[in-house]
Amino acid sequence: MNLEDIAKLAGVSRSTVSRVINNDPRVSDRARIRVQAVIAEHNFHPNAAARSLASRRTRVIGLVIPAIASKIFSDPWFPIVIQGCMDGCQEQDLSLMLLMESETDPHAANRLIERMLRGRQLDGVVLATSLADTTGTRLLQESDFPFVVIGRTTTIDATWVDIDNRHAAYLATQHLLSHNRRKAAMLAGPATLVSSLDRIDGFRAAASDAGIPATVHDADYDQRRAHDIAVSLLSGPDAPDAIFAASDTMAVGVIQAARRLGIEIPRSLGVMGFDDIRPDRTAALGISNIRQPAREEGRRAVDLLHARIADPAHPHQQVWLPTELIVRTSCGYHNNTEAERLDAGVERKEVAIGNLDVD
Amino acid sequence: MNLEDIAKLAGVSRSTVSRVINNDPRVSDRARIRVQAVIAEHNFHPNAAARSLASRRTRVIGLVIPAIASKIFSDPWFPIVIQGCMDGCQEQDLSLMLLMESETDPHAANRLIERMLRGRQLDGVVLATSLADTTGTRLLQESDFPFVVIGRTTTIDATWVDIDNRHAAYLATQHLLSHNRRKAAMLAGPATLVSSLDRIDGFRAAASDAGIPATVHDADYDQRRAHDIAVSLLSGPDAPDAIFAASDTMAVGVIQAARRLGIEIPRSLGVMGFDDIRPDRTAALGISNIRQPAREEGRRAVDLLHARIADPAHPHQQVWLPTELIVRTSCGYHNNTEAERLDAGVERKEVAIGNLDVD
DNA sequence: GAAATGCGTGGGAGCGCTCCCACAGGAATG
DNA sequence: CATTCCTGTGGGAGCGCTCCCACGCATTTC
Repeated sequence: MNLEDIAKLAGVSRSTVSRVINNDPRVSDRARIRVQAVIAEHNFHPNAAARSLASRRTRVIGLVIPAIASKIFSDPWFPIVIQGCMDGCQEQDLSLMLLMESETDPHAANRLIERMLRGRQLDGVVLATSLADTTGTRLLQESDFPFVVIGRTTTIDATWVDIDNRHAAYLATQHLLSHNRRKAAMLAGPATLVSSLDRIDGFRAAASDAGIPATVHDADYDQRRAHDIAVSLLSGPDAPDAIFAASDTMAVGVIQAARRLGIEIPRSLGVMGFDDIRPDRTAALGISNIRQPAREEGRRAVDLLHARIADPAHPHQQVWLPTELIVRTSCGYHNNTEAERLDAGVERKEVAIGNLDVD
Repeated sequence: MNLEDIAKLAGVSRSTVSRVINNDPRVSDRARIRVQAVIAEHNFHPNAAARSLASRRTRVIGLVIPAIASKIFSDPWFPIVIQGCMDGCQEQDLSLMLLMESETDPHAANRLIERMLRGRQLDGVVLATSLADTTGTRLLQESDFPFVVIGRTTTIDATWVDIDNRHAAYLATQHLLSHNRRKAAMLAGPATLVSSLDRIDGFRAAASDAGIPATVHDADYDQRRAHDIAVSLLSGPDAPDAIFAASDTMAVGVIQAARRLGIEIPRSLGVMGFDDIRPDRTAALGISNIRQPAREEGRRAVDLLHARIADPAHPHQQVWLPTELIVRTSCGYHNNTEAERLDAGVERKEVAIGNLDVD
């Protein structure tokens, strides 16, 4: 069953059927209705391969998941971004293909992308995270292949969507330090991610502005590593009394460590998280943190990509998405004036009353 | 740049180039080497659309995520299955497309699948979870479209891969009840999933064989709901002293509830989980549970699908994957003899020493 | 009333492959 | 020496669309 068959049954030409399918306005109502009836009756769907061969468009986009993210894959952030991308695809009538770097061969993904790209299997790709090292991205850049990055790019001009990690981390740290803390530490994500560097940047700036000594430690988005580092920090000399974890997963590790050492939160230690991906969980734990719109990030990335595919000459767009400072109890029991002070530049603020509870 | 161009540059015909690309043995070494050199030099990749138009094969498969699973999407099980599917695709040189039911329109996925299917955009699909209601599956069944289900099917003959949920739940319950418990309760997943029903089945059978009264409650794989149900069960009259949660997420909810009510685990309450997706977390919590090979499930599903696409006439295959009973401390402090007794039919057993700790 | 404009339609060419058949030329066979 | 076979190769047809040009006919314009 193909266009020609439908055409014959509807008493029109192949071209007219094609026009009906592609919503070309230059079709009479009479013909359109007849063709649509035949299509519906036979449940006809045009052959995708033939369409893309002729039109040089596949209506398929790829979501590239770097090896580092595949490690984070079980982290809550990632699946939600995927879901957001799917939302976007559904809206734009696109299909989403998953491309993942293999853990063993770091170049496999590049080869894969190149094959997809040159084989015209994809109209464009969304890069799930922005890497500080852009050698992989350069390939896309040079080949004029439409792509969008989730996370700002630092070394190349590109279209991307991001949250203001630096500013968010600044506000988070400011809140964390608002309860007379003496010494701050940060558990950061890997330095290969731009977002990690931005958060570190914001943390350092806020600590410095507050005149409080601060150290940064790479915990690699890993709960256990965060736990171990926190234990060694908290049981060592000159222990910090404020810890900023760059993800909720790591914040949980810190809380675990504090419990084990019998350190009281928030009295003797303030803890700040980042992500708020599962509000019910973080709320139960009472972790103050930054909420980022993961699903929206995915959705917007697809939107931007779709626009870019339609008009590749259009100048690059950059989209900042808002975050929210979520004030709970892990940094100290708040009062309203303080909360109001923190409100500047923050989208929304949520207050959970109750003790620091553990899940 | 296409086959013809490569052919001209290599001094052969389009057919020969095609043979080289498709590893056809009927090519002389001389010609093969020359063609491969030209292909490599120009970094040529054949056009996917043209290939699939001519060959009626796309080398793309779909992963269908039912609406109910999209809710579970942030649950650790799901991303790992996806990763397993990607592994399989990488091995078989396939591409993976993600299809998700929309939360608002339950029929959207069926329409999507149908479009993919009739539009020949996909060679086959993996259904991420087996639903008790197979109306959606029937569509695939009737159209001879290759598909594989993760989770056994009850009403139709199909190719699937699954763990023995019933048996695993039986063993889990047996272990849970091995410390002189009087009354058991189960927090189950939604009854729309075959796996939920199987686990309930195994639980009921084990409790009945042990002569212990048992109740089942639908907690919908939701931590908070599990928490609430557990609170109401444990604070009510004739409270259970053994709770089997059909997922670790729900088990965490139960532990939360017990802590809140000041009920001691495992002394006054035994808790059993299911999944062991993040061993570091469950180990820290000391939750005994069943480990299921999520990644392997995805990988095998793709393997089976690939075989099925190659030979659609082949009779349906069913694959059981092994699970492991992980004995920790949430059901009671074990001794070796007991652990050995439980060993029958269980693949592996892991013992975590230590107190019940909270993450 | 002739020319210009518009809309709706049909059909050819072509997208870049695969598959099949034809055929050349050397090796094996009678 | 003629016939069969086998191996490697080339080219035509066709996959099912889109895109473009051409054409018929009704309507508008001078």
